[in-house]
Amino acid sequence: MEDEVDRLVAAWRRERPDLDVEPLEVLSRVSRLARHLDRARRAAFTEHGLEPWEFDVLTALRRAGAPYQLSPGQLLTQTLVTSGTMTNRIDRLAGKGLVQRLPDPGDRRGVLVRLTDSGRNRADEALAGLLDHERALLAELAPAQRTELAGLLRRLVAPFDNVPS
Amino acid sequence: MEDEVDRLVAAWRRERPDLDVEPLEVLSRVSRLARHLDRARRAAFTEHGLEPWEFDVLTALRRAGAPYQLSPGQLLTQTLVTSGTMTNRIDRLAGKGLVQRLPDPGDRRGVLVRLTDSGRNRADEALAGLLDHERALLAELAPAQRTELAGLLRRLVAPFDNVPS
DNA sequence: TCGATATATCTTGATGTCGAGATAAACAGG
DNA sequence: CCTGTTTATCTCGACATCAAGATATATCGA
Repeated sequence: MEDEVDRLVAAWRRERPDLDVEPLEVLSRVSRLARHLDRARRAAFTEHGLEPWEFDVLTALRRAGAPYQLSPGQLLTQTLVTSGTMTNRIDRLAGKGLVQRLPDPGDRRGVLVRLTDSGRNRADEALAGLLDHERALLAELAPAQRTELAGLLRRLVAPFDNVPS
Repeated sequence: MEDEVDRLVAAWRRERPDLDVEPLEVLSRVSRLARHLDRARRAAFTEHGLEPWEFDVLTALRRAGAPYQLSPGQLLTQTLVTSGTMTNRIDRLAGKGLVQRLPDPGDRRGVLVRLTDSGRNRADEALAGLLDHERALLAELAPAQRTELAGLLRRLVAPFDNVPS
């Protein structure tokens, strides 16, 4: 099946035959797929009354395990947003009663963000729903192909995740 | 090499051993990689004085071939943004002299957005720079693996690109 | 211990995006 | 032709994000 990137690459080869546009075959697909996924996720979350950014923060805390708390700094590295954004997110989640801010006993500059019971339940429900939707998207591929794909993607992401860029 | 998604998946398996989180191996990597790519692209474009959104619009017009013009609606489907966003983008690009709006001779509701010479040059320069950066990222993979990866991604994106969702 | 530097978080202002609705022209059926 | 519906674009207000800078605390070396 053809996709928009096939058309895009064909157009470049026609307009700029002098350029090697092969990188777009992979990277434009990654960007476009991510954009589609964002939309699909937004739709999947509306039934749980959550925004994607809320889900990202709540699940990061949920994954941390009891007592479900992380510093804003740890949340930054997991969600790839800036510190100003995270401050804002925590404010709003705290306003909705899904998390609370606690002083870090070991560092007076620091803060700990803790999931409330309500926040934890919302995260658990939304995660199950999201996984159902995502499994449906991936049904396109055989299990071995999903593993293959995950492995190739890991090699591209790892350099970003392992240098403190 | 391990990445952040390996840690994320391991955490879920510990916290929610009842759930099948395999979809995240692929889809979380796609989202995170896209986010890293956005940042890398922003950096690559600063040397050409372009924002990523400007690049997206200018190159869509450039790819269209002479006379380098498309309707706002065609630009929407290529860039995956809303109509309000596109109006705004065209306004700003026109203000910088990179595109111009022309009435569509065949449909008086419509508009054609045309690349100026200046806009065309900027698009061409930035594209070459971007491809260099992207080739470096993909050097991680052997040529056959890049092809493999592109093919697997196509199968996931194609359903989105081929239904008018 | 002191001073310089690094770290953690928050504040602020600018900006880009979205969603919903407005406008205007095209089209289809009777 | 009308009339209702669809299509193409634009307007507007709300909102999330970012970048840069501010503040407070921690840490390290002399």
